Amino acid sequence: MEPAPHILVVDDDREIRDLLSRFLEKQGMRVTAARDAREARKLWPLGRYHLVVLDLMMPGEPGLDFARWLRSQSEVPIVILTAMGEETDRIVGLELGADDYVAKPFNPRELLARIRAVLRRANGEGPSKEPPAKVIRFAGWTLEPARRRLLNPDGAEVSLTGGEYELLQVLVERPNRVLTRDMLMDILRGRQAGPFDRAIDVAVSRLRRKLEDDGRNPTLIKTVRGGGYVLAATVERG
Amino acid sequence: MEPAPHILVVDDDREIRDLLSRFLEKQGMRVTAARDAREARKLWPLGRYHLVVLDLMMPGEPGLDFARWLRSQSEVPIVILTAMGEETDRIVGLELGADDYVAKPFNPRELLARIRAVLRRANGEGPSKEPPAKVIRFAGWTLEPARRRLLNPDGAEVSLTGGEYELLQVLVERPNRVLTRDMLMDILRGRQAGPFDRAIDVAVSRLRRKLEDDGRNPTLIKTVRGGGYVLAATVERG
DNA sequence: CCCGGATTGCAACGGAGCGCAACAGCCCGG
DNA sequence: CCGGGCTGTTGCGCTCCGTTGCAATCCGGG
Repeated sequence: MEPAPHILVVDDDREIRDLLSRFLEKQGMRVTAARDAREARKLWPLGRYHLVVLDLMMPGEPGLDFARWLRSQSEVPIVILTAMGEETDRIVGLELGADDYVAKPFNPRELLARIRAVLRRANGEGPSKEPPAKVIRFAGWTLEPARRRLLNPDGAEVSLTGGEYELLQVLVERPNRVLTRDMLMDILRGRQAGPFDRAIDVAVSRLRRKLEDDGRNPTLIKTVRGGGYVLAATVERG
Repeated sequence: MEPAPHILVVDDDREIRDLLSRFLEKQGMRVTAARDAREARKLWPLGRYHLVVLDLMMPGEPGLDFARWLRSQSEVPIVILTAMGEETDRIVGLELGADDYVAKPFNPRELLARIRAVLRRANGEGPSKEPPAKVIRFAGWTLEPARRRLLNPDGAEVSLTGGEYELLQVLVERPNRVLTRDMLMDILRGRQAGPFDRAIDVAVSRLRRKLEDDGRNPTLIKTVRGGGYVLAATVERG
């Protein structure tokens, strides 16, 4: 077993700091929290952190500047928290070498999963050493995880609801695989699908409309009768 | 005939181990069960397993660590069992390269279907590590697995239903080989064909029409009286 | 060559699965 | 408390595909 990873959480929101401290510690990690960039700068030399969770939207010094400073000091992995709808240029913080990003409001479990994934990459253990894709292209469409948005083949933004985005993301992560309603229900809602549950069908239907995919004769999200759904497209990451 | 697949089931729940052993054995598979990762590690070198069914939520060593170890040892396909809402493990599990995923509580028939699908994929790709063909051509027709669609010799898309597509794919993967109704039924529906079962005949009939192949005098999908069906064409992969 | 059972082709039918419009409940910010 | 956006539920129509029935074809025996 490896030593417990030490995480530095930088967020001005006390609730989030507490939540993350409790949650991550329960998962066997050590957590130190800072309320802003100034405090984080002071804490930095005092500990050997394995990873920094950084909220970009903070009073005082912009999180982005702190991230840049951090990068100049060390190779420590950074996971960025962003609020939805923040300015473009802020999220370009990825260019700066952040290792992953999670949109607020976030699911702690998801953040944990991403933290683990980043740590594993950093340790060189994991099979997936590529950084998270900045854009994901399929059948002319472009998904930008950093901004949680979808661009149509003309490059225009198509606004997705949270649920639609998540569904699409799940599909795009496993193209050409049949995903059962059970799997989708579990992944997207964390609950079990009842036998007459049509929630997934309706969600797919709504997503198809945004993707201009005719449900009666779909080309992108195909139906597998009695099985589930498949994204029928080649997905390209970059 | 291929040898009976040997499955290693790793789950701490005795009921599930027993259920799966009985069920999968009735389906003609060999099953070995382990109650935890430690036991599984010991069993691993003693058998040649074709697939591992792994519960991630186990006391002792986390299933995830075992999966990682397994991956470092071999390319054996892994099907993961997870409890509902264990988002973390699921995401990481998929990143690790698990081949499929079934949510608990699961339907044994569904698990069986997934196991078969994974085994088929693993066998199809075989030891030759060639990437799956992007297009498959036969007698002027083109099958595009990535998009799950069929193009006629003029290059126009012919819309197939899910069942038609699956049938065609099976035929194309085994050209010039007689496929019995039993085999087709097993592969396509995961069940056995009754003695008066005409489902396959009708499915072939429907597919022939889409392929413009006259059933009374077929040139593409030939009938072998008392035997089954053959795709009579040279198949070209690229 | 003719007959009859076996086998297959396929049209027609119907149950089950699915698409999706419409409705309703929920959440959240004002 | 209201209003708007989001998502689950419901209902109806359509599609898919298994079943059934009958005609066509095959084939061995007389």
